[in-house]
Amino acid sequence: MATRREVAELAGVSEATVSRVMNGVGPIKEETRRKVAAAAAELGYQLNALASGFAKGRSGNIGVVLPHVPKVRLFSTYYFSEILSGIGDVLHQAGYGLLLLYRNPQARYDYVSLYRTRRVDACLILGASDLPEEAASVFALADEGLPCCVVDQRYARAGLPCVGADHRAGAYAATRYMLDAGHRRIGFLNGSPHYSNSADRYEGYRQALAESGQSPDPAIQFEGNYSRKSGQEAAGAIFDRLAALDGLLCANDRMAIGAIQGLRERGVAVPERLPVIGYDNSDASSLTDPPLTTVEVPFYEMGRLAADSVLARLSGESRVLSGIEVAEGAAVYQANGSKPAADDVLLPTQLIIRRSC
Amino acid sequence: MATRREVAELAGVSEATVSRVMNGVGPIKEETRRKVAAAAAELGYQLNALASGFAKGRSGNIGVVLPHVPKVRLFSTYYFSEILSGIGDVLHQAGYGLLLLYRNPQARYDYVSLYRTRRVDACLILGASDLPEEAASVFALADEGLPCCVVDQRYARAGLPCVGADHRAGAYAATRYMLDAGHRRIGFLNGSPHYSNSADRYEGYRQALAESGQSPDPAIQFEGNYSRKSGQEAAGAIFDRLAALDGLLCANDRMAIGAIQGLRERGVAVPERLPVIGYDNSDASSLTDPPLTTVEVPFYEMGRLAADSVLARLSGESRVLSGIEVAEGAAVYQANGSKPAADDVLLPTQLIIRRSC
DNA sequence: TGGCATAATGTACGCGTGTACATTGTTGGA
DNA sequence: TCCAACAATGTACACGCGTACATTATGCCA
Repeated sequence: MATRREVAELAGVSEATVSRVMNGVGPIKEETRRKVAAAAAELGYQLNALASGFAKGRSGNIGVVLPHVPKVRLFSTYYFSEILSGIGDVLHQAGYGLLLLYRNPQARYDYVSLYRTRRVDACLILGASDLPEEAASVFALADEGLPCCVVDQRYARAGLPCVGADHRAGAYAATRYMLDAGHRRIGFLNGSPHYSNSADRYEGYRQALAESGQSPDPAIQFEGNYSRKSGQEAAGAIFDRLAALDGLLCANDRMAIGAIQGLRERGVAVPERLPVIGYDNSDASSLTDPPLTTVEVPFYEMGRLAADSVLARLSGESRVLSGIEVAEGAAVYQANGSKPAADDVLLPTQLIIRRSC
Repeated sequence: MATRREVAELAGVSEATVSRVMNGVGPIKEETRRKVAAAAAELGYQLNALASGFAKGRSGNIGVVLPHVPKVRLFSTYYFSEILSGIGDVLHQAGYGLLLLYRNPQARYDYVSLYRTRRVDACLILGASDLPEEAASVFALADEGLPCCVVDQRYARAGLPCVGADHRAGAYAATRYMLDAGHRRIGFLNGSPHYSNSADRYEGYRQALAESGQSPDPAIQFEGNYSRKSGQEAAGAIFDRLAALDGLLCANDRMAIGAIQGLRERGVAVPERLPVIGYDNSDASSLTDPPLTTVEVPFYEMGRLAADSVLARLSGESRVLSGIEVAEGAAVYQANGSKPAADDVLLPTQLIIRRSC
């Protein structure tokens, strides 16, 4: 591999000039630029990213942290692959690398070391919850003032920007749609409340019920872990409460699909006996039988915005997007008190009506 | 961030000694080791991975290349997430980082630059095909003698190790199972033949038919792109040929699920009217209605082995595993002539019998 | 005790780049 | 013509670490 020095010699200039040409900095005579470019091309010279990063003290990589237990898929892969795609597109375009990092859920994770060792310049955190160890790990990041962004999880903590979606509004719209259709007793198959997105959906659900003079009935609320299997397993409990149910809201499509299958096995027809609404508008949702009424969430954009957020932070433009962001995040959370912070982005959701409800 | 020099001063030793302690190389007096460790702990010193990599000329990252078109999911995410998990586990344990790289399918991709710029020490290539541009890109790697491994795609080219599965045997077993059950006219919904795994499945299918005195009938062969939607779309063509069909083999579960849904929409009962067998044993396969008879493929292990392969190459143990590998890859391909190379690993597949056939 | 092998540590430099600062070339106006 | 301002380029060094080689300490045996 050719080095800068050889290029400089061949082009008859100093190494500094080569460096300036390669990085496009400083004033350079056009003729010099051409000479250097020609020499570089002739020698097949390319900037050594490692040395360059070392000299600048930056790795050029952004860490993307995923929860992971071997052989267990905790979340919908649709969810992550959409977000990852959005992140990947933005980072690639900006010339950054995407370093995939697996984290043990509910365990402490030493984000700070990743920065100290210069393995990453920033982190994007996916699938985080507010369980103590996880939150503490993330807060340590914020305390150090390191650039990062949490995706789809609000911590409402200074220095910890979050990009998410307005799940309260999404769940509200879904619940309201059922109520407006004349269904009264709406069950809710939610995910763990340790995810703020679960909590937000609950809030939307509660709010819609409140507007129709109801309060949530714990007896018709169920919990899964966002996997299809957990939905299918929940179908047992749901079936036991069937007499108390006119409809069912699920916190994601996979659980909805699992629940529908579980219910069908027990002879419950969807939507005839029990209308069901999913959440995510995953590609599966339009292909099931019946096609799922669901809530669309712009996960791809979520990934893009999260990446944009840390890149902006890295380039010093402290908060270029924040005008838009705050406007988008204007929804106010009434009940649980944890309003979105000023840093937060809340993307809009949209009810997609199909046949399951 | 503390530097090596500060640690050396605090511990009262030279920088070289600190380096030796941190890397565990060379003879070190136990007392010295303790002193250094204590100083490092006190200062919160951690090795700067960037500087260390620079000095060694290695980034410490392995590139994992995925095909990607924004907003389009080409393959089953199950497939990739399993393989990625296997890769991630192995790399993490070995102290390597996983650099996720997106490639434009069917386009040229400059792998070699990734190495030249020291962005990666090796590459794992997923979802590759033998389309000209893709193959040329990969062959350039082999020509340069750079460490890499292709996952689930055989190129039978020197210097290009592949880790895959014995899809010929998998498809053979599935087809044979149908034939043994008395079904004669077996349709095949395959993926693009530009993937060797598709071609291998076809070979297994052909072989099983041959043993029962048949040769493949092009009229009952269909092609999808491994997505659920493509399976659903293929259902139209399959329906048109229904009179000529006793059974249907699909090249992955997603297409099988899509096909079953498409068939159901047309009033075709599975398995009563048309038994269907899927492929992959994805987590969805046990949750569909009916549960899919399918072929299990150890994708997680595939990822692990691919990662093992490049790591072994990097540490100079040129071919430690090859004894095992060759044994596993001993299956001989009779028809298409492209036998697995000596480098190749072929993992075993297994027929999983459920209710769709 | 001397000498030697080996353990343990220190010295010195290279890795390839970015960039502050110094130097030289150029232009335009007085 | 001379000088200031600025463009263009060169010089020199730091970045933090690995490691070859030199040096010093230690233990063992005669």
